[in-house]
Amino acid sequence: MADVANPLSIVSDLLAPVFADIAGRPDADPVVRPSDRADAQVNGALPLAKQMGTNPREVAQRVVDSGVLADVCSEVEIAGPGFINLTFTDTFLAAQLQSVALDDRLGCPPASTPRTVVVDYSAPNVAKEMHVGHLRSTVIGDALVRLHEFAGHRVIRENHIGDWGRPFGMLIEHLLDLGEDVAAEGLGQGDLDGFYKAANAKFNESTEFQERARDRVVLLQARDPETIEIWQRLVDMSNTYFQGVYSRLGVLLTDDDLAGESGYQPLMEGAYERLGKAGLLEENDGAQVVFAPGFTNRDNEPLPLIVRSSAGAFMYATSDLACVLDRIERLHADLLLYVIGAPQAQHLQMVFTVAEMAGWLRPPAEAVHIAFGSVLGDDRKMLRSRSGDSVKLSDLLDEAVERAAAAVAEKNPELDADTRAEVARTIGIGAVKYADLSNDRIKDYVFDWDRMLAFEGNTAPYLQYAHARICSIFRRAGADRIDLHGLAIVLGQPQERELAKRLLAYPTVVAETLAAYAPHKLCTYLFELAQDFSTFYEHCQVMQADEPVRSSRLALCDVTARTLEQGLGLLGIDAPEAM
RNA sequence: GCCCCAGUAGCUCAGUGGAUAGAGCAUCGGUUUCCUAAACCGUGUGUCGUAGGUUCGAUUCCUACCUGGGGCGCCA
Repeated sequence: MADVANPLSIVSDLLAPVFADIAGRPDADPVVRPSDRADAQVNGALPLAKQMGTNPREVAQRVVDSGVLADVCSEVEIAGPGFINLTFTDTFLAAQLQSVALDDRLGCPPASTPRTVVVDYSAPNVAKEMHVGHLRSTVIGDALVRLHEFAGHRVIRENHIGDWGRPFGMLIEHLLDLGEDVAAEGLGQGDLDGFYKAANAKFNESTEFQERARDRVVLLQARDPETIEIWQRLVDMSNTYFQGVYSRLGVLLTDDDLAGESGYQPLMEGAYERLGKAGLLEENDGAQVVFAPGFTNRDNEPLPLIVRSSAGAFMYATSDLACVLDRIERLHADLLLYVIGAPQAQHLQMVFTVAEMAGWLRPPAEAVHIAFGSVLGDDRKMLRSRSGDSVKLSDLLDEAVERAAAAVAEKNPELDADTRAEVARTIGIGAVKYADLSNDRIKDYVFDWDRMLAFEGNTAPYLQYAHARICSIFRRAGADRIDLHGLAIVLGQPQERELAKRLLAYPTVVAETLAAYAPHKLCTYLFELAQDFSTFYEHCQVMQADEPVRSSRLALCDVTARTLEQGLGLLGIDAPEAM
């Protein structure tokens, strides 16, 4: 899937037959890479010469002598032990960028083989507060959903909420004790932790309450209609709260995406039976387990995946296995993404392995754990509030918007109140999301208000500001954006060239971001793009320039703005036209 | 004890087997009759955790070790 516009891909395609000819085999890679010494460098002559036992510079010379780069390069130079440094012609870059400008997808090709992708993310617990752990899953999952949809895949969002299990006996009884109206008030206002803690405290203090709670769990599991009705109300109240948070966060999750634990209860018996038929079940200390090779416990003995406890209950592993079956057989998914914290790695690997052993999960279908690290405070420990509790996600978002509002009020007092409030929301929420997405997801990251909300450095506000500045130019020029798409591009100044090269790299970056499920790659790119634009903006006057440079620069601005907006959009971040 | 992840500039972080390892922040200095100065320009900054190995070439791949974090059967 070569990028249509990226000069590096084009050069690679041009050189591939030359390398194949010299090597005498079809798969010799030219190894074309970006270079800080030229526009690109070709490294493939070195390994090829090694294989052939000849001089790398001679191989490089043969590549250069082929002349296939004459149309696109103004300079082709052999350097060092056998590198080939390339300088593209301005007209080549300009022509490529002009074709990108006419493309709504900015050069990104749709996936050649669309897949059905299930993204499992967010997963808060009913009657429990959403906290920063849910932030990571929700924000990363949302970005992956948007990226895969953009690439042309069929995406199914699944919010695997915790709406089933032992705690629900006590939660239902507590709800009944409070009276539904009182409970609804507390839960509706988002005091989920208060509700849960009160129920838990009662459970620890009162044996009478414990008995009621246990009885209630039995009723719940028996699907007693009255109990189910109360349970459903509890779930609904929490969902209302979750949807409020999702709405403020600006993620795509809706009620339609709910796929709670409870939904998999009826499927577990079937999954369990099929494990038995596949001959995978073994009894171990009274429990039914599957031994997956390669997993050991602390005594270095085989570690079982317990699918039915000695008491006869199904486990979360059973639920996860039923879930794999459901996604593959009912939804016909061939890519299962689990956006779940890194500590779950072993559990998920065991589930995946067992699903493979059972023959449910097999190529081309694959399951991938999209693991992520923790959010840390400035003490480098898990982020906690002053009271030592986990930080409520809603409090976090409140503070983000408040801080952004203060900044906007200070920096641009001319904005009217409504616009200012909307801009503050966009900047505050964008800053929180970008701070999360811009770090390699597998690593922990330090949560720092001042840094994420700064208008300098690798932050959402800096990118949003760059976009807003461009939009300001269009307003001043009275330009209709659509008219800019076909304008001829001429590249004279070095800052224009750098910007053009950066813009042409966008499709490659999007592809790499998807391939590694790594949103931070796109973030890094967008930051570099914004920097290149700022440099261009300082050095190259747009409005005052004579034609055809003025039109060309307007077109450069237009493609830059569209790339920033689309790129941020793929991350779930809005780009205001003024701020 | 076993397994997983991380370790790169004072701080926060990028880095695709390629040449001299890069950004941002912070420091210091400069730029505004000019499209948003929320910006830009300049300025130093390194035992890429340690030691081996593979390779023409290793921050990148492999092995061992060190440090930090996490996980390791009937909760989810």
